[in-house]
Amino acid sequence: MSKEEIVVQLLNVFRQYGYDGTSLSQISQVIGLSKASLYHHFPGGKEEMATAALDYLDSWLEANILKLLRNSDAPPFERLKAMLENVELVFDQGRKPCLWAVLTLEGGSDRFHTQIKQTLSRWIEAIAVVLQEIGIDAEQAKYQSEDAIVRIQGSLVLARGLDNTDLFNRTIKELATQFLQISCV
Amino acid sequence: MSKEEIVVQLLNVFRQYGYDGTSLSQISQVIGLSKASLYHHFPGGKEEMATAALDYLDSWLEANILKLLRNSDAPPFERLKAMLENVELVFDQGRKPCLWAVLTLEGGSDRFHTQIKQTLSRWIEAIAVVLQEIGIDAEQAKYQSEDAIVRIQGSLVLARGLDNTDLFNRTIKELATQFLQISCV
DNA sequence: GTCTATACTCAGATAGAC
DNA sequence: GTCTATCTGAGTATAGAC
Repeated sequence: MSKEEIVVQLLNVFRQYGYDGTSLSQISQVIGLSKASLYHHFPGGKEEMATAALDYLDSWLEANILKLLRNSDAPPFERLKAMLENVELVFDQGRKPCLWAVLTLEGGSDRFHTQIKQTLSRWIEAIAVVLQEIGIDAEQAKYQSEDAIVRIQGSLVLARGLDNTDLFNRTIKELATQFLQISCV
Repeated sequence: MSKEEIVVQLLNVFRQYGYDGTSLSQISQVIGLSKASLYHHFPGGKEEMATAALDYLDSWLEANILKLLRNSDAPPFERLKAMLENVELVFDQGRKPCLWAVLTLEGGSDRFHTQIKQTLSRWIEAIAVVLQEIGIDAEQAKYQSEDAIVRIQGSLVLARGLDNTDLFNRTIKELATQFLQISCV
């Protein structure tokens, strides 16, 4: 199993059970390596494992979201739509929670807080830039961008709380519709 | 300190640090009682403490939200507005997270899952009923009700993730505006 | 790089005096 | 009802062989 595959597994475990809720024994089982082997790959222990998952998500965001949004070859609406498609994928149609949300809500210490804050901000900012291209003024673009992330996050919370992935999928569709309407003004 | 005051403290600790992230020593410090004394009040241990917090929230929802929504003396919009005011209060203007969301996202076991699901469902249903009174058809009322909770939950996640309570407060205001528009059709 | 074995700390939980 | 003292297990982490 490659390092990247290991990190993907870490991501999946942490976002399902949270940081405190995930034990090294559990990780050891999922990955199929002894605890000692895990420490070979991640000398910093559990904290480094979670950081690796967050770093992986950062690069995922860059490659699968931010890059698309900045691609000025495609029209703004198409870029936003492409983003939503990748959002659907990464959250497995609402079946898998968001690591950022999970770690944020746990947030006893602010071990991961700074990084998550930056990442979320970059995402929001990138959407806002696209909305401005459509012709929305800066403040409104910021608000609408934040609102989109709010709805994604909220629907992921409820998808889990209500065992209802429809709600997530409907939210994504509504966002697409909303972006389309904005684009046609 | 009365039993109710203790439970309120439990609620606040659990929603700040999560279930797994909260230790009995920590609880002991916050409440000002030894661990043994805590077991006197909650023989079922930590799990019973969290259940007590959830039960308290259930009764809070009944008294401060559902009761208002059902009060047919007031016009529908006023009831929805009153709900939003209490939502602002209970989440301390976005400074305090939602215990339902925290426990849901942690959700290793489904110890609390069933109860949370029921509670959230009751809330959504109660809003939907009010929206139907306004004249919205059943399906749309359900969707719009879910959307309101989605936005509340999402803005609470981001309020924490971005250290930005403005976002929560703006969301509440937007919901009020939206309810008002619906009421005036 | 992977393992077994082990150290050490802190978690949740109990016993029993007052 | 509250405490001090203690138990037991699980948690993170390390040592050292292969």
